[in-house]
Amino acid sequence: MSVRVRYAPSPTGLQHIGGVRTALFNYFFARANKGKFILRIEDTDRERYSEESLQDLYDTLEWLGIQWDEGPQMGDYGPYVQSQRFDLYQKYAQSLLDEGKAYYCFCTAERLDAVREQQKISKSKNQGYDRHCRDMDPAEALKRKEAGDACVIRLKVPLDGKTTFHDEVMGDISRKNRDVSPDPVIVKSDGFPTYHLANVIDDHLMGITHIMRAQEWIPSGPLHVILYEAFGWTPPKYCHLPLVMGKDGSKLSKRHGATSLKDFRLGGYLPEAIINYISLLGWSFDDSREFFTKEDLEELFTLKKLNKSPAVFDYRKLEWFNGQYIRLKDPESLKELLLPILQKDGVISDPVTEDEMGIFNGAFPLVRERLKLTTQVSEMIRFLFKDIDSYNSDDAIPKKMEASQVPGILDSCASLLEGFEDRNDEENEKLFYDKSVELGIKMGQILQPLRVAVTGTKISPPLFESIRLLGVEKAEARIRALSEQISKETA
RNA sequence: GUCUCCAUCGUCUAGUGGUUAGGACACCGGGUUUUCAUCCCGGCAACGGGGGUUCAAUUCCCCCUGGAGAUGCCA
Repeated sequence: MSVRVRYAPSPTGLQHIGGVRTALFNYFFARANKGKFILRIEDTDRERYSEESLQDLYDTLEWLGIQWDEGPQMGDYGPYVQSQRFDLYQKYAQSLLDEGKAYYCFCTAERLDAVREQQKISKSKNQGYDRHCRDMDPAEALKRKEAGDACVIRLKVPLDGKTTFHDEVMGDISRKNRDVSPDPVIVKSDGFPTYHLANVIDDHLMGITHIMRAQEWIPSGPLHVILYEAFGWTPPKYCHLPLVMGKDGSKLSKRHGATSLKDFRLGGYLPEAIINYISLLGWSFDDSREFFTKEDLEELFTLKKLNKSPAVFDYRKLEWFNGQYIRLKDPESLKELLLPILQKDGVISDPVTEDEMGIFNGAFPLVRERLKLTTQVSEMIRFLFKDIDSYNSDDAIPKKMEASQVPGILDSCASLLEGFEDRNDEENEKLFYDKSVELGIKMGQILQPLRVAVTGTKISPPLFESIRLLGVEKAEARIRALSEQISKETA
């Protein structure tokens, strides 16, 4: 039987790193096995549903370059949006009702809260629903329902026995039925199914062969198996993926830093880096290789190399990967990524002028090997396009030197700029070196104030290159300006 | 509280009944470099504890400890 797997997110928030990892693994597994990757929208939570989340899901998958074989727009097992399958769930829930495997429950939220509260205080062994309505006469229940009493449908979980399922990663997992969630709601009072019901029905009807999802679902595994059995169906294979954690070891969340794919997308990360890094969270290939393109993974991915234990999300390693991929990217497409960022940050104009493009092209090779995030490009080369508003003169004063000495150094450097463009870097370097000898200071002490003057910061692309790109005239003006500023400050 | 799952450097991980326990990020040091970065070289650093099984356990079993997840008319 050929592999059919699905990613089934609920559009109730932005796509999360953890969700993306699940999507990726399902996708890779499908591709590696020449199977089908299905996208299903689990929008049964009408309260939290948002159009924006749905759009974010599509944006995310598109950005990552993940195509699904079946989903909302195409496929023979549709509809692939749960809200459009409403009647189907009704039908199956009814069949459970008819067979006495489910029942109507009229308990109010208030009563449920009170029960839970009580259980908490008394530290009761039984947690959760107290099965208050389980033994109500079905005829009476129906009558109440028809009279308009608000109700939900609950599954009758067997009181005895135990339920076991096999997990491809974890092995056998079993749970006593009395420890399974006590008679969970399968149809809500608004008529929509809960995750448990919808997911089981859809996975079965859509011919899903493997359920790959995060380990947080393990506890409800037995419940789902009970549901499959109630319908007389065979459950698919299970494969629970290790959780993605934050630095402190709890499930990754906003307080650990960026978690939505959108944050990373806007934050200057490349999809190549994200895909590569995320794939290494709970999965590995061998003892040394860790660079993988999407295409590699589509071929190499295997369940056998999945890990059992949770993985901590390491932002720094992701950044490192990102830097690597920036350097790996072919120059033209990297430029196409960088230009809009510079425009957005107001560094260059939109459309970009020929002059700006010339400067950018000159700065590009310098900036390319310095970026970890594409968004860093603006601060890195802003000085080439924009005037420097104000200097932090402390930056310009080298160690072991008095501020009052600096203007003199700057001024003598300014005069060295004459003919700068006609000389190569070595010749210029020699010139500055000779000057430093003349002044009795180190080369670094001469270059630091100069760098600050020209670029506005201590950290910059190579100085001579920067001067060349900026233009000698402007560079000289900046040097004089800084010199003046420091003179004033020390006066 | 109850249930379930997990446990190799700080982090991601490889690995085996007998290995100098390997790689990567981070960190530290050195080299290259006018700064930063890149790049190169080197270093630091791990089998949670206790019992078994065995000639031999990091590896197999049990207990403990630690961590996580679940315990919703959310998924």
